[in-house]
Amino acid sequence: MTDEVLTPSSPGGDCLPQVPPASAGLGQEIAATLAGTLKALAEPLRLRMLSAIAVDPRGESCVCDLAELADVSQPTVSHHLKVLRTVGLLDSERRGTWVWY
Amino acid sequence: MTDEVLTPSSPGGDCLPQVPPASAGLGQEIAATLAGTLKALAEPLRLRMLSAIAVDPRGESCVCDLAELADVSQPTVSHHLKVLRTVGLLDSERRGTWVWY
DNA sequence: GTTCTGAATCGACATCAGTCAATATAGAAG
DNA sequence: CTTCTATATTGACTGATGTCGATTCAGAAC
Repeated sequence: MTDEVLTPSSPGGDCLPQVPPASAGLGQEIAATLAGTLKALAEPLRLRMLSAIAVDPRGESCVCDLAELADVSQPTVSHHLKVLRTVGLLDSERRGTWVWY
Repeated sequence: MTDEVLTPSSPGGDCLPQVPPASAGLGQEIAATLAGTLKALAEPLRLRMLSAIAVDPRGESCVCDLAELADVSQPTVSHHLKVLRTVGLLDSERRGTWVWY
């Protein structure tokens, strides 16, 4: 392999990794956790759902309201809500026939 | 404004969409744009790349440094950096043989 | 010029994620 | 109990995305 062939004579600064890997920003686990939450947010309809719930004067929205944000099927709405629930961004409660988020 | 149709005849409150669609949180376009940026962020390796660049004492990192964050192939590293460049999260500059971000 | 190294692009593959139709479940109403 | 409405789950399909090997491009060194 290349032993001392690191050419320490370059103009703009060489590419010598003087950054200790241990102190380098995010660790793998934290990055994976963060990416999981971001992935749940990285969907237009899910962002609009969260926004709709946030601005709802009742402080919550039922599924039938959220379903009107886009013309997708009811199972799709339910799927997106489940994703947001799974990562802990939403909580649901059933009151009678309707489910509120 | 809400009319006077606030349904005083229900246990927990009915599901009548008295929220005007016009004022409902994020619009479709804004949500799509936001989702695009979030999607670029929603990847562990990309998060670690951004973090590594942010904490680099030189204020930037070259591709060869970022490639050491994970044991993926060089084309994969290049691909992830392109994604971050495309959404405007990173800028690149070539100085001699190396490319700095 | 040739050769070497760092980085980007191309092409193909496998996995993942969003969508739907069909079905199942929960509760209210008759 | 039966029926109706609102929501969740299942299964399948399709398009998007991460990954790699092979190739190409850019610049430096010879």
